[in-house]
Amino acid sequence: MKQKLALCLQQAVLAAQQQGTLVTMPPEVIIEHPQNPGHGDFASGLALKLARSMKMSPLAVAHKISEYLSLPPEIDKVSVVSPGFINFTLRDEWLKEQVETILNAGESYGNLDLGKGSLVQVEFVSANPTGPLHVGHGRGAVLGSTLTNILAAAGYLVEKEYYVNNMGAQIDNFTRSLYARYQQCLGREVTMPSEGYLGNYMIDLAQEIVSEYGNKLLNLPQEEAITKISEIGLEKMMAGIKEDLRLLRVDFERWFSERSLYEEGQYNKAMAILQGGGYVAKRENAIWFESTSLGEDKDNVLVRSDGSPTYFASDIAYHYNKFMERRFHTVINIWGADHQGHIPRMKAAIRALGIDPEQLKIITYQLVTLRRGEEIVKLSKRSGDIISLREVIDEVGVDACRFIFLSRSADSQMDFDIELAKRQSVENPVYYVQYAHARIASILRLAEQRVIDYSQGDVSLLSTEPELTLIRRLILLPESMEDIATTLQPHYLPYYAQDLATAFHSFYKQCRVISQNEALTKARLKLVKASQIVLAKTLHLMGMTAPEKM
RNA sequence: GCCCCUGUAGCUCAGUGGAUAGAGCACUGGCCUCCGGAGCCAGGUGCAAGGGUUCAAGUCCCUUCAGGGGCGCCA
Repeated sequence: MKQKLALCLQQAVLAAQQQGTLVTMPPEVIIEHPQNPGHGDFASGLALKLARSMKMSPLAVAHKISEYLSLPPEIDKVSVVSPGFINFTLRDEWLKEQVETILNAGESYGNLDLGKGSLVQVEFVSANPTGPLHVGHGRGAVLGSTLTNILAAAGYLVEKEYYVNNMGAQIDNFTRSLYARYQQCLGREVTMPSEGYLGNYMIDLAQEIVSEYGNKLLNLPQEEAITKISEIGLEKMMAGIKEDLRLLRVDFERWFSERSLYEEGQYNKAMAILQGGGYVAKRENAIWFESTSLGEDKDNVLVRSDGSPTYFASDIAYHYNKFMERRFHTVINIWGADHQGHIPRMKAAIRALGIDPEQLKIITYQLVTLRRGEEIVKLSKRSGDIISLREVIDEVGVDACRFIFLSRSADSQMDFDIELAKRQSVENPVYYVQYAHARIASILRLAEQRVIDYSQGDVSLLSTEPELTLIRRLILLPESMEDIATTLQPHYLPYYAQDLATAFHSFYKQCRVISQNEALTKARLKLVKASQIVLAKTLHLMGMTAPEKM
């Protein structure tokens, strides 16, 4: 609709030009929603922009443009208002028909063809399997899963992936820590590695291994024992992470192993390309990626002086695989703000591989501070004292967790106060929205009990202000989805859900649905059903449940 | 020191260069013969500070202040 109106305005200006009444063209026509409903459904400040170069008053320009406007059938009227806005109001009849449109579309209402089937990979969470997930990972998980829901509904072929970092210094550290704990469990006096993982979960993990394997691993040669224990530990850690994510309703098409990049040759191939491009140099016994030649402020190590590749080298190989082997058109990585410094060198590496850096989109989200009232809970895995994501989910509930994570923009830091989240469980926006859905379900149940067949309901009877306001809200869903798919910022969705719920509650209060008036009852039941479809869709996009009863 | 993010109502946060800056929580009043009162309606205070660009700035640019993150042969 916005595009349609923008086009109309453009054509009007063009027509005016041909008649010689207007001369310049604006760079682009922006259509917005006026905040004041009295100003109609859409508005454009086009005339204000043109006025200066026209040497005319904005109002005069607006009037001139409106003279040449040929309106689409959806629009009822156009008005020109001081200081020069052109406002459009939707036709009531068209609005009412949208109820039928929604009913016919059902769950697919709002789906778009923006992506035209292009392949998009979204990689998120990807936490090291060296400890349980914490709330920060939860934020990334919810962000990623919601975004992928929307991209899929917007016509992209989306693949969700978790990158498993199963090698490198932190994994060695994890392994040594676990081996030490394992030996301690069996009564040996060994000390933990200096920078080791000190959390209690490591002791639990060691005990679990003891109960399954006894002291069998103790009798192996140390190197063999460490390899074995690493394998067992990582597998158990990953199983826990998968379970946490499942509870949060986050799933992945693929769990991609970092190690496989070395076993299956992507690492060698990617390095060969960098070498061929002349981006690689050996210095101080290490191998460097010369990102400075691509405008970076410093070079980065690919292979350490001890011969082991860095995380950065792995990541280059990984992206080689994503783009060159798996042919994703767009790759979206969702990272915590602590990885922000990794972005420029990754972009540089992508360019060195011969890929357009625009195809790699990186979303960073600011870190989460977990607190319980006034008390701040630190999230460091290594120091040990953490509250896991699972504990938070158990305490607060999945729906509330998801909603809270979603309703802040990724750019802003967030305090997650467990006490507050729980307290709000009774009276907060999460339940406000779900309550609207339960209420709708209840009305529809009653209609069913009374055997009211509203399939022939006449939507043209929906004419009061609350009904039309509700419809206006309903039809904003596709536009919201488009905005989110374009900006990759899903935090608008919970706000939309609240506005929709408000419009419904208000309608419910003012308009009796099931009444003596049979025709009106059927028409309103159609509207109620359409509201259910849109509300449920919104909740499902957010990964939340749409309860029939509460 | 350099780079990134943030600063909006008492609190938690929205706000695509446009018209009177919004929502939830908290606080105060109303509203249940009838479909779910976990609801509806009403009530007020605010864009960190200072410059600039623009017909128009919470939004763009610069400076200062404050908070968070980064600047590893960690990931």
